[in-house]
Amino acid sequence: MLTPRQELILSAIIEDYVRMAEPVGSRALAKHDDIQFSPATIRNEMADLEEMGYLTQLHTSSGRIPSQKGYRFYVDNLLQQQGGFDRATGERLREFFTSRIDEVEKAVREVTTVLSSLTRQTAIVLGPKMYTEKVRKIELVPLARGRVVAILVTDAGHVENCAVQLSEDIRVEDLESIVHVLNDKLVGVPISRLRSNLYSKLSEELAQTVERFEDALAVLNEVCQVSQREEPVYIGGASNMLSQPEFHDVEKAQTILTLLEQGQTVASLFPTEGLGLQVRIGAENPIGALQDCTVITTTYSLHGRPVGHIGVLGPTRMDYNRIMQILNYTSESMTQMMSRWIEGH
Amino acid sequence: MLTPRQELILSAIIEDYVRMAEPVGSRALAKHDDIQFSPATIRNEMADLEEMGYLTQLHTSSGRIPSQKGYRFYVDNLLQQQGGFDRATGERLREFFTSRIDEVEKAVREVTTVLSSLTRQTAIVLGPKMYTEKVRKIELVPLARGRVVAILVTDAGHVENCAVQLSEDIRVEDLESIVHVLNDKLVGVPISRLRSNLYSKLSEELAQTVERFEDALAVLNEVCQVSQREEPVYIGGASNMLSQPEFHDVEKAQTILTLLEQGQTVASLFPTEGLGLQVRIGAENPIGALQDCTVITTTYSLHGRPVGHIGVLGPTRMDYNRIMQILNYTSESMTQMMSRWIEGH
DNA sequence: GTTAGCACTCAAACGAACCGAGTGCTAAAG
DNA sequence: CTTTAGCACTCGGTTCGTTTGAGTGCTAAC
Repeated sequence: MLTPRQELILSAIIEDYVRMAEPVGSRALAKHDDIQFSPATIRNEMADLEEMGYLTQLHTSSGRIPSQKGYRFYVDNLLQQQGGFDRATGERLREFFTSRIDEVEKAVREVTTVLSSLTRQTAIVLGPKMYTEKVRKIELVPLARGRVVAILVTDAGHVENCAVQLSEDIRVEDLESIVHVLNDKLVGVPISRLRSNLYSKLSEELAQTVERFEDALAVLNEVCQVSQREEPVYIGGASNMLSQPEFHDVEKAQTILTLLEQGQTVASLFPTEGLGLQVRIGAENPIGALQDCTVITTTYSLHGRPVGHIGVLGPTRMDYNRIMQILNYTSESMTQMMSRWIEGH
Repeated sequence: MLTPRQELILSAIIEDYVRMAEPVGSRALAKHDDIQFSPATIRNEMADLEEMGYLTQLHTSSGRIPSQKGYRFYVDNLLQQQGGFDRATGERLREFFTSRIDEVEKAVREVTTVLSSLTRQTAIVLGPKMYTEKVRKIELVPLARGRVVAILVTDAGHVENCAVQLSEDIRVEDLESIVHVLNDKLVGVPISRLRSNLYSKLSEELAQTVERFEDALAVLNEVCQVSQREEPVYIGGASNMLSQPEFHDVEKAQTILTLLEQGQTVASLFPTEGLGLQVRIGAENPIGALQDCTVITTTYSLHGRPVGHIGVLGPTRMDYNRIMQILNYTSESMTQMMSRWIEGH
């Protein structure tokens, strides 16, 4: 639909604008190396591009800035994954992923720092969900007066725990028998099936076989609850927002920072389906407050299935190419890392 | 050193300034209910107070604002813990602490939300440290190829875990014997003594008695490491900063928000000794960037010993009385809560 | 010791003038 | 038919002087 020259100009405008954060005019564009036309020609093309909706003007005598549609076209058609990121960036990423991190949770937590400092935007990571993992072991540790800690370990080495209040007069042997039965029935079962049908079936069975069945039920109940915990949300570099000129308006900045404090809301930024890179520009986001923001997301996987999300949030004026590359690399590295630690069953 | 009238005026100025966030002049003060003097008199007193360093002026023809010294005097001498906080605040706090929260960690995490929304400032909580707790149980769960999850449970129901890499050919029986020995030696030992002398002593002993002593050492090592983990830092309502007029300057706001993203730095805000309420005004803070901020902190305890910190961070212009009361109440409630869950051995 | 009166100060708000980056249009050149 | 040079026009941002008003310090009277 666009002539090659128009595409060239649109590209140049976006790249300039991303760098300088200011409306770009025809003269500035004409100075670009790969643009050989006079300002007047460029003005004509820009007028056309604006008419088609790819550019906008803040006021009659200002330069043009890309519209949401402009960014979309750019991301979809003009971004031919040119080259990798710069040397230093690659260095930093490689260093992080080859450093001696030995735990999934730690890696997931710290990757936000790397991502946000590399992109100078806000990085968001949704911790791996246990959904596809299987029960490896259930443990009960008595504390005092019927107070017990229930611990659930998955085959991926994930540990969750919670407190359970049982009958005050419960004995150690009772606990042992409960643990025994639960492990017997549940080891190897995928977390995803813990709640649904299995729960009701198993609770019936317990009622018939186990002596202290009320307590056993309580434990089973808590274990199931704990296994359904929503995955943790990690956010890094939220303060980077403030260095973006678009958020020099404190009101806007506050709206977004407040939003980032609600884990629930943040989690909803990630698409529920589809894997691989996804870019949501401005109003494409599910959340109204993010009209002027872009969220780029991708997933990381275990055993071929996506188990977590990583993303970068920033103003629509962001370096799409670079950030997408960084996210791609990070996604792959995390996937590798996971599979290295959590080897097949 | 100050006449009663000067104290009255200083109090009034601070309270006005805290409410309105604008320099207060003599005429505005004269309208106060409990001030019966004419503006001229007040001007004279204000000039004296300024000379003594309790007030400052932004420019010759502006009203006065309290200096750091002024706030300090106010907090030390003029704040006679008048009445409790307002009804709604008490309501909210009571509701939170009587709600069915059943885990220390959850309570600690969520109290930041309540605190920050009540104070409209940034709330910081340092999770309970395990320092005084005792080892209740150590557990090893094998995953695959020598990869093992080590789990440490304390008598307070605290669970920490980490991954350990052992010899690939290790057998389940080896693990069992390691667990057995470790539990034998370590159950009942206070976390605080795990690292120091005990560690070296025990490692010698292990070397002599256990078969797979290298692996046993690895486990012991990790367990000790994990027990020394710095307590978690929870922050709530950092975005509240931005609604304070003193942080309408984006630069300042960013400095502080960036600072809040470094857990290490945040932890250093809390005094290492002394318990009970502590107020640090402006430059009294250890961190230079907090020149214009006040940090009010207190502790919460278990078995009479402080195990964690709670605090509120905001501009020096804050409602000292109210926030101190809220922190006091919160501190007491958390202490009660802890002792209710974690009953004496 | 307290207060009324008054001259003085100074930040903030207002507005006119100016500047300049940038546009759209027209007409000439290729 | 496309490209470009020229030119009038637009409009946000800056500068600079003026005005306004809240607030002070000082002095003299109560």
